[in-house]
Amino acid sequence: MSVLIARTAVDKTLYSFDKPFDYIVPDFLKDRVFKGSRVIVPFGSGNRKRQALVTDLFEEEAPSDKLKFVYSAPDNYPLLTEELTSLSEKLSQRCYCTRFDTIRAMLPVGINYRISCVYSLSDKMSDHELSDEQNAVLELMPPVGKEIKQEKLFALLETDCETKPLCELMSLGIVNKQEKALRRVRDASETMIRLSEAAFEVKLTPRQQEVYELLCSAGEASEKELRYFTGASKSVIDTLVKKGVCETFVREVYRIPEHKPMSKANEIILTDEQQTAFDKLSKLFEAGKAAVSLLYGVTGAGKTSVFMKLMERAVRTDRGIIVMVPEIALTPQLIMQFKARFGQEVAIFHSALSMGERLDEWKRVRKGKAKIAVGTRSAVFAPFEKIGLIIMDEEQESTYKSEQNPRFHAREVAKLRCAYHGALLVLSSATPSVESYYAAQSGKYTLCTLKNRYGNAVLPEVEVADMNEERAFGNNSNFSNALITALQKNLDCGEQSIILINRRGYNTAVACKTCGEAVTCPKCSISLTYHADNGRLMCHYCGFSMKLSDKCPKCGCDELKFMGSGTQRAEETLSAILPQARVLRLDADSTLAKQSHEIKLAEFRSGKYDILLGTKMVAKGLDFPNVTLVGVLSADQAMYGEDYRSYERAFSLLTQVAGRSGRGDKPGRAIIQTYTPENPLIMLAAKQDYERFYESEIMLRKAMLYPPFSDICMIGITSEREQKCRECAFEFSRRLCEKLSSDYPDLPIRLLGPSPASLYRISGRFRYKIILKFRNSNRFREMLGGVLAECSKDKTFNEVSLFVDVDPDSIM
DNA sequence: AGCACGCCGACT
DNA sequence: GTCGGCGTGCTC
Repeated sequence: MSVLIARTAVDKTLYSFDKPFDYIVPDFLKDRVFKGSRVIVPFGSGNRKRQALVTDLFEEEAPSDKLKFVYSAPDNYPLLTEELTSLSEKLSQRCYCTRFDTIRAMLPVGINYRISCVYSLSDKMSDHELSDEQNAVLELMPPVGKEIKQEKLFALLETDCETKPLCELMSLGIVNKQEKALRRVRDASETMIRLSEAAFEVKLTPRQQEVYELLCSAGEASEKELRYFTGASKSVIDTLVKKGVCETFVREVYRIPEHKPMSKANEIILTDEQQTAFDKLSKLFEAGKAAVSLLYGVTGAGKTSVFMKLMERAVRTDRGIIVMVPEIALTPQLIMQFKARFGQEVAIFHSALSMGERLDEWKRVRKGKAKIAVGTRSAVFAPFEKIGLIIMDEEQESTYKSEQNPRFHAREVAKLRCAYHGALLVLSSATPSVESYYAAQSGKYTLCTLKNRYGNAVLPEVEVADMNEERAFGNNSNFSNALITALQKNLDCGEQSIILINRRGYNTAVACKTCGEAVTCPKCSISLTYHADNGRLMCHYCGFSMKLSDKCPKCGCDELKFMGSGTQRAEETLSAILPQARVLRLDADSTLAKQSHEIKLAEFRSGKYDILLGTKMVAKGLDFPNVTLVGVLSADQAMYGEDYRSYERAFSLLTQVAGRSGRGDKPGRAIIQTYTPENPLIMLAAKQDYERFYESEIMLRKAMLYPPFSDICMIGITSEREQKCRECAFEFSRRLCEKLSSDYPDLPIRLLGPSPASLYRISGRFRYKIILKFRNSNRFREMLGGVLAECSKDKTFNEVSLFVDVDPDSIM
């Protein structure tokens, strides 16, 4: 007698013991359990219930007597496709995380939480012989046509999951189960909950913990939803607010307008250059073989029109399309265009959607009701059965790299998916990553180039303002004379300007006038930033905050000075110089809710403001025809980061922000202020000369053996105990070298470190790093995975956490 | 991580 | 003689 075995990936395992776990599928679940299905299984000696995902299903004659039984299968369809199921395996090997970590990344957040289910009696008569237990369940059911909520039925059955007789009744079709429709009409505004900026360390009850975790993964949620998905009562949330763990705010209900009934989107007319690019891409698409293409075009060249047209071609097939954008909150116009053009075919993967809506959109894709998924990084996992085309807009953006648990790069995932489906991947950018451009140059990717701006627009004229000279002539403000004159002129003729402050945070550091010591965070090795909004000194890493006192905490002296220049400071200066200008300030870490950015930007577009002032978010993707001047207050900070991508990022930022200027009929200009005008990077950015920048950068990469000439990964070692952290970093490195020389002498590897992270301490944890340059291969992954598992098992590594970040966005 | 098993000291 | 400390080992 053979037995059906489900091989699963179990949730909440540790990396060191994550492996496939086999369970017997009981007969009553046989028609509900497939590859890709979610199941609930008993795990560990206490047989605690865990979620798991079935990665394999097979018959076995004589199974081991250790095997336990699958408890239940909560969904009536497999959540993941075959492709995604096997991708999760591959990805966990590449990201050095557990298999369920990658599976979780593929599922919408809401799916892990309570979904309101109802049961009802089927109206068709049944002539089945029923067991006593089954009849007992039927006794509890309401009459035909009425529903009973899951919680209520479970309470009556004195169970917390679907019992065997209930499952049997469902497979017989006598009882139906439905997920209650999530869509509800919502009020014009609603109470939202998010984590407090200053997260205190408070003991939480299990209920509170659940709410807390949901907030961690969802960012923010409406109170209704929070209760809906966690089952917590209002009082649980109230207590959390009281404890200072989270806070409430009011949000206007945001709705993506249903596909506008207004006139159909116009036909896309391509220029000759665009047409050539389109022809090339559509040929690749039609070939139906896995391919990557780099669509490289100057800012304002109309790359969007090209891939939009390509989508029109692709949507006529039966295969899905994925479009990724770096930051969806900044591209509402693009989303509208997609909706207008493709209507209900579009599903949006948007962090500002409610969890219910996100779940709905995900299901529309899963069930084949939408053929286009548009969204940020997570959209790369859109659960299509077949994929024909994946588009990544602004492919060099760092938002495509996940910085937490499955530390994947959406570009790499996209390549794997395209390889599986024989699909075309289009990477689009004005300043491609050096890796991608190299691949295009060497013929690995097909290169499509757009050299000219669309319509009458020409590239902006860029000037460099030498701030040393300004200082020498007695100008001590952050605005050069050239910039002030230009702003004034723009103001006079009713044109708009954008000013970029290339600086993290939006305020200033505080230091003591006597001892010169900057006020630092007690838990992190970083100076605190002054926020005028709440009069507090805050840490951007751990959320610590303290009231600004007038005494230096170190020496007690009572004179403190403010240093640096944040956006707020710049706004003050600006209104002093140009009092009549209407200035809109926009900060990346502004406390404003996401939606108000959109509203503010719409107001700017409509001419309600003259000047838009902000951090790097003002540089991205915005298209304002009336902007003819862009100023960069200080181009220097960004360039002198310590990792090998700093130059690339700085170049991209400067080019992008300059590209905001002169997108309409009027020509634009840009002024870049710097203390190092002789730096070649500044000159190349001023000329918008990507090719020459690339030439110099690629030589550097080659000489230093950085990507694309080598793969790179970072091993992070962190601990609250400084000594332990250091020791373990060296112990890890020792074991790595040992393993290499004994078992893997053939692997080409260069090891750098261990060395203290440049931010040595964050949230009370000390940090060390090891950098590896290597050639990625199965054998390498097996080696590193082995060392990682051994170390995390070992008790000398108690109180120490380890992680591996392949192709890190920045070196910590 | 949890949780059980197991082997030594302080208590009814 | 038993309750409970946390060291060690396993998770199908």
